[in-house]
Amino acid sequence: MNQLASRAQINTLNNVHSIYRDAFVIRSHELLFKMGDHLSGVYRVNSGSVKSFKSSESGEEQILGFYMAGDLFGLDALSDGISRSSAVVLEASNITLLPFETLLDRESNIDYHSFIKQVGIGYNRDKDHAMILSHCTADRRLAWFLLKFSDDLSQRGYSASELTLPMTRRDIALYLGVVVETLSRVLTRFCKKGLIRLRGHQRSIEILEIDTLRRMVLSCKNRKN
Amino acid sequence: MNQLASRAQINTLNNVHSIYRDAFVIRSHELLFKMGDHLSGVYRVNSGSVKSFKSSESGEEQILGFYMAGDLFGLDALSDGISRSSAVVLEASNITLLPFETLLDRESNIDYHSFIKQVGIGYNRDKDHAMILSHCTADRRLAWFLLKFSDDLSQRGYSASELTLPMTRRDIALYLGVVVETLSRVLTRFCKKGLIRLRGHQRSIEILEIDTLRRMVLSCKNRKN
DNA sequence: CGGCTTGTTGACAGTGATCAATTGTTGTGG
DNA sequence: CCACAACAATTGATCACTGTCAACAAGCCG
Repeated sequence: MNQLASRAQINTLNNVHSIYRDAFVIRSHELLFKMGDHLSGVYRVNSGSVKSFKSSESGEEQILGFYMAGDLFGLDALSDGISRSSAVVLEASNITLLPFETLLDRESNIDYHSFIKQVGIGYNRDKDHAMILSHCTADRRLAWFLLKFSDDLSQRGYSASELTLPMTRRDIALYLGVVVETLSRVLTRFCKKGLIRLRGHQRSIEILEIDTLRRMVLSCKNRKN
Repeated sequence: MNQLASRAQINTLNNVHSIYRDAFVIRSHELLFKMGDHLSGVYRVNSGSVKSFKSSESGEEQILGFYMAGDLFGLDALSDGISRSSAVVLEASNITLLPFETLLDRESNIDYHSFIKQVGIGYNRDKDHAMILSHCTADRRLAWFLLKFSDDLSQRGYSASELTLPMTRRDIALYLGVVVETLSRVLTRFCKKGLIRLRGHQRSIEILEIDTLRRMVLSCKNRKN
């Protein structure tokens, strides 16, 4: 692909509402970059949310991660500049591009410590994701997801029990490695058990029994509960 | 945990055969570091192989990755110096420790480009791992594993069809998110189909039909084949 | 040789995928 | 503003894959 594809693309798209320096405001559902694109740097979410995914030639889509304020993404391209994944914004978002040259230039005044630290945080999150995917029941996967999202929100100063999901059921299902139908069933099951409450028939979920969810994730092989 | 835990530990253990600079030769099955340890840097495999894993309080073990010559590991600790995973060597191995100070010190003569690049490579590999874990059949998981291992070997100048696995069935199974029994069954199934051959009743596998394996990984939902 | 770990195989049950149908939600144009 | 279409989400019935439990074979090392 072309050099600076993503940057050039963004600049020419009509979805850019404001630009100053390397911060962009992107509208919902817009594609930031796609598999195979040559990225000119690493991205950071300032506000809003982004999903990262791969799609195989057979059309299957696989969600690799969701990113919120403060998160880095596009790290797939660190090795050779070419992204292995695509990224779209889930809601109106503010994104910053950190050019590779700046990251690698010793003369630049970038904070290596915090950059490396952020990379490490992303790394750990992905490992947790892999852990959950590898051998957990659908119930455990969803419990983990809800807790993770809750933690992410509370770390950013929002309520830990009132979740407003920016992504669709399908996105969550693909992220957790189950099909939508299964996810839907588990959600209603959680509702009936009183663990959560689906509010306003929409994408807002209230966590009622966070400790039970925690136990579900931690407990060894207690399928029941 | 203590500062420099892993380094100090290594120096005092009897499993160190030779030390010069930061390169260690470690015997098989020895623990390099464990969950919660404070690492003083990132590790690199010079020769041999290493596995990285987590164990939950319930005793379940989860294999996060295998590392061969040239690979970095211990990246879990990039964020705050504390490792989220344990690491053991699978065979006699030569390991280098790259201290954080060196990595972050601009005055040091370290090659940031290659370091960042290596981090990116590890990142991509983990993403592939997560992809396979999320919704693939056991057959596809094993096919992917065999291909990945084959690629790793051929990139290092070894035969792409003669695999000598340094890890147990259990390790592979936990890495792929299935139980040993399932892995065993798939292996014999692959044998009967003529895709692979188990040589010498041991941990050496010969790949006979690599293209069929490739198709298994790529193909959409062809469970049969 | 005998204990111990690793690996294989069988029978059965359970979880989740698939297929199909229905309802709810969003968004666009008349 | 409503109507219709497209999409998102839920629910049910069925079946296949894989986990579980159990037994057994095969290396490994004392």
